[in-house]
Amino acid sequence: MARTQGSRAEITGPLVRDTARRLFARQGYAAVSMRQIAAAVGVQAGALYAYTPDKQALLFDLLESHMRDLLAAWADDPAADPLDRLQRFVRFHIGFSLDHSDAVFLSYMELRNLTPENFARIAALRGRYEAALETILRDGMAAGVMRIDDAKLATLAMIAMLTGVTNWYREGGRLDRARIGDIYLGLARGAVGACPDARRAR
Amino acid sequence: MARTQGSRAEITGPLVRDTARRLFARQGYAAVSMRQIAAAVGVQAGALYAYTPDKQALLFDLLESHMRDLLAAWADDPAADPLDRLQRFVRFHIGFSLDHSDAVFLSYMELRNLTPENFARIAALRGRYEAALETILRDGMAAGVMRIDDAKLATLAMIAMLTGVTNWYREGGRLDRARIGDIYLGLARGAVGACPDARRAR
DNA sequence: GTCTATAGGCCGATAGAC
DNA sequence: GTCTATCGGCCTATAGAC
Repeated sequence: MARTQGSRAEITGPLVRDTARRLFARQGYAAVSMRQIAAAVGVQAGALYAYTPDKQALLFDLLESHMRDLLAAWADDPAADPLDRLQRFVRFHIGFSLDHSDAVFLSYMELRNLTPENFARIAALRGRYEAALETILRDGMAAGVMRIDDAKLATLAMIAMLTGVTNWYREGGRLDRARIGDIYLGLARGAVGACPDARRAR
Repeated sequence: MARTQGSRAEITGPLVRDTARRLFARQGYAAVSMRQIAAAVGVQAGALYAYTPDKQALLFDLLESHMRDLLAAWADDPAADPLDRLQRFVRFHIGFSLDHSDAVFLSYMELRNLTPENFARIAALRGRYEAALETILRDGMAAGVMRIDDAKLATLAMIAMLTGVTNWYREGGRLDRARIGDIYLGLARGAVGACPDARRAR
């Protein structure tokens, strides 16, 4: 891992973030030392402080950029059929979560290690994402294609259900991603009262 | 917090566990020091080692006893209507999770801080609990009152959905526990294809 | 069972050379 | 931008007195 002296910010910068994300997700923020990150990157510990003012800022940057990436990646079409929008959301959320499982895990586990101000900023971003799904559900109710007791709870319940895929999914397992998407779409449709029967009948 | 010398194992033993559970859940296992636990209990750090051989064993004991309590608290009636059993499970799982939210949080967040052997033991206990729900779903399918693409995934999805309540529930919030149970029961029934329409038609 | 004291070690962060 | 060296501090766990 030793490296000769020299400037390689273009490489090291992203590498520090990628390494920190992976290690934080695997062992937890508090359990990972700056020395450990540095060793995995291939620099000495002091060099990390050229890329982050401190460890807390490194965690916050990882969480914030993840939430911004997530929000930027989701594009809804408010004019489309709510059931089609739900289908797109389910597939998107599962796919994005599996593609960024370390960041997803971090975003759930390490909120408690943020300062109150940093926590509030991440929570606000999460709220915007939840609102994206809640809008679909409310539009579906208004269109009469979904039956939901409480749109807010249904939103939280569905996101928890979908994100749970990251807890057990393993590449090369029994089911591929497309099949998993199909199965979860069936669960999601049923949960919001758009089960196959109701769908055929509309 | 200072305490005069003396033996009070009956008090201190449970207090160490309760304190460790609360602090681990709030800050994370790695972020909590033995000194911190000791201070909250009201003893010196060295005294903790009369109750646990080391910090890792303390974490494992908390997780294992939680899983055993959970399994012991759930009693199914295999002869009853699968939809009634599902209803009981949903209410039980939400209620137990909210009553033991620190332990539930620990059981999800700190598995990675267990040794491989300890992890395997907790995973086995969790598997037994998942099997309890999966049995209900399979019985429901066999009885023709549930329609499910994949019972294993439906089990994992539902547990994730129900456990998610612990992420946002606050005492004295907009909804009381009974109402939350009703709402989640509706979501759960729909997800397994036992939505109101199908139910009336059976 | 609890205390005090301490061993041996790793921590985050900074200073100054190159 | 990265290195080496280091400060001051906190860590887990143990030893021995009471």
